[in-house]
Amino acid sequence: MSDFRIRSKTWLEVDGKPFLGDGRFRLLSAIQRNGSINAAAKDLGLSYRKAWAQLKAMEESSPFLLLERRTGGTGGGASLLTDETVELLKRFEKLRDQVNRKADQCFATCFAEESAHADA
Amino acid sequence: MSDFRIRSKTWLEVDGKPFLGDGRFRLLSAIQRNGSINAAAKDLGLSYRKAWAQLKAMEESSPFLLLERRTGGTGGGASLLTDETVELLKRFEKLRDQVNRKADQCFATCFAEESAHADA
DNA sequence: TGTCGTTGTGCGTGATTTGCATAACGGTAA
DNA sequence: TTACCGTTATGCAAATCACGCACAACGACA
Repeated sequence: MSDFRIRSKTWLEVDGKPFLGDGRFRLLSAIQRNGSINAAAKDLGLSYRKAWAQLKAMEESSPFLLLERRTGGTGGGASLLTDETVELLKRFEKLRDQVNRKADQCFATCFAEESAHADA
Repeated sequence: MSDFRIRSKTWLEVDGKPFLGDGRFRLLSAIQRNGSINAAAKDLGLSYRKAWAQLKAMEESSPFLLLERRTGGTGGGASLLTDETVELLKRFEKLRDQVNRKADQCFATCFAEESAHADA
C-alpha cells in the first residue's frame, strides 16, 4: 500500500476560472527576474506564444493590473510586474508551501504502515 | 486581493506517473456502486471508452489487482472492486479531505485582510 | 531616419482526444 | 445444444486542441 507518492497542486481561481497556479507563478517570477516576457519564456524553456497566452488568460480575470508593458524603445521593450503582483506572488508561494507540507504530513498519517508522528 | 478562491488537487503517483486522483476516485466509487464499468460510466456521464482507458492506465502501474472483471454470463458481465481497492479509496478520500480542509485554512490566513486565527 | 529587440497575432501542422462501430465472451433459459 | 443478452474490449476515423513558425507594429536612441 506504500508504493505511492503524494502530489498536490494548489491554485487560485476567479469566477471559477483558473487564475494563478504553479506554472503561472513561475512565469511571473521569471518576468520579475528577467525584465521581459520574452526573456522569461526563454528562461523557462517555453515559447513566447505560450507565455503570452497564459498572461492573457490571467489578465482577463485579474482584479488588478498584472504588469506594465512597454513596446519598442530602448532594448526593444520590457515588462515589469506591478507592486500588487509582487505581493500576490509572495502570498501564493507561502500558501502553496504550507499546503504542500501539510499534504506530506497527511500522506504519512494515512498511508504509512506504522507512522510515528512527525513534527517538522 | 480577496476576489480569489482557493482550489487544490491531491493525487497519488507510482513511478512518477499519475495513479489515483479525483476523477479516477469517482470512477472506482461508481463501479463499486453500480457493479459494472459500463453502468459506472453512464452514471458519471462519460464514455465507456474513456472510463476503460483510465482503468487501463491505473492497472499498468498498480501494485495490486484493482478489480475483478467478468465478461459474458448473467447480465452480460460485471466488475467488482477488490478489498484492497476499497481500502485504498477510503484512505485516499480521507487524505484528500484533510488536505482540502488545510488549504482552506491556509488561504484564510494568507489572503484575508484581517484574519482572526481560526481553530477548526 | 535606420536599427534593434521587444510585444502581439494569424495560421498551418502535428498530436491528442473523442466517440462510433463492432468483436468476443459466457451464464441462463428454452 | 443453442440462441440471447448486456457486458468487456478494441480498431479507427473524425474532431478538437496545442504547438510553434513567421511576420507586423512599436518606439527610444544613435
